[in-house]
Amino acid sequence: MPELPEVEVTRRTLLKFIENKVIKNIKINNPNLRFKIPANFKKNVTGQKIIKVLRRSKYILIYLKNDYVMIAHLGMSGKFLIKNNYSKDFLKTSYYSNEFSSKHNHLEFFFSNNLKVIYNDPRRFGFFLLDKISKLDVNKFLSKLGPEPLGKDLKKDYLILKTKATQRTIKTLLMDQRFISGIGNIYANEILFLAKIRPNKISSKLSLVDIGRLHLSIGKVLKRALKLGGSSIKDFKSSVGEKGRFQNEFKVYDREDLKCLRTRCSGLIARVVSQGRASFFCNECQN
DNA sequence: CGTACGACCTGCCCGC
DNA sequence: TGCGGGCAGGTCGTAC
Repeated sequence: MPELPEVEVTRRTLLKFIENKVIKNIKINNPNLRFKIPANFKKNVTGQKIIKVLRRSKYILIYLKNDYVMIAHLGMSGKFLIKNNYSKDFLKTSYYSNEFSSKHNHLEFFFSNNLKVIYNDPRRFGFFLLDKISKLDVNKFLSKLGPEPLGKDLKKDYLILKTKATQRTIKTLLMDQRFISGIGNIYANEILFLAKIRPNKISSKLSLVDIGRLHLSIGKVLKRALKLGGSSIKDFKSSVGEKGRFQNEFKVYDREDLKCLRTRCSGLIARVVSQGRASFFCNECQN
């Protein structure tokens, strides 16, 4: 599922339902995720009130009253399902199919208000871990992340400095979470299209004009995607049981051989695999 | 040190 | 209809 916009949509929905609610019980159906759910998980989480739900990069941070925080990552196929006792499923995210298989319900949280939150993840690239809130600043996953791309954290001077310092391609760099946190394959492709930069351009060769456009494009693409509820591909449904709509505005992602959508450009969208990921770009207007 | 690549998983889709 | 190969929104450990 998830890059920054999808994770943020998920976070906001979770927050709405579980903030200030108490976890009455937990069922761990299958602890095997990318990392095994720790043995002390159930003990430290049961009975706790949810204080707040934050996001850092693609991680969802669920703060508990007892100085613990659940750190969740959705990997490629992780999603939440929220149910209550009165109605059918009223919140659902799904990836490969509309009805995701309960076979992959790894974790179930039972709340004080007849609310149940399920974490489902067929591919098991996601995880649920626990850390002390007071130790988050040295957390293995969080401490190495680059700046958030939304808001004012990401400075143009930082982009100038960092792009100059490497011979990697700009797309690889954009997807490197230590450089900027939260951008994945779809949004890297879309950002580079808007910035008119080829995905395989060597970072150090970007001009100041390139970097200026890149800086603007990062914010524009991610904000627009967030506004539209993220991207829904392969039947993914966003966190309110509705599909995201940003996929309707894809300019390059999954558009191989189709016409470039830039005004007055007659190019076609190319697909090239590099470093194991598919890059989509217009051969004519991205340089 | 920085960088590239295979590995980790399941499920869907397409072509034979 | 069945099967095999390729593909998928991520990231880490390992080998150069």
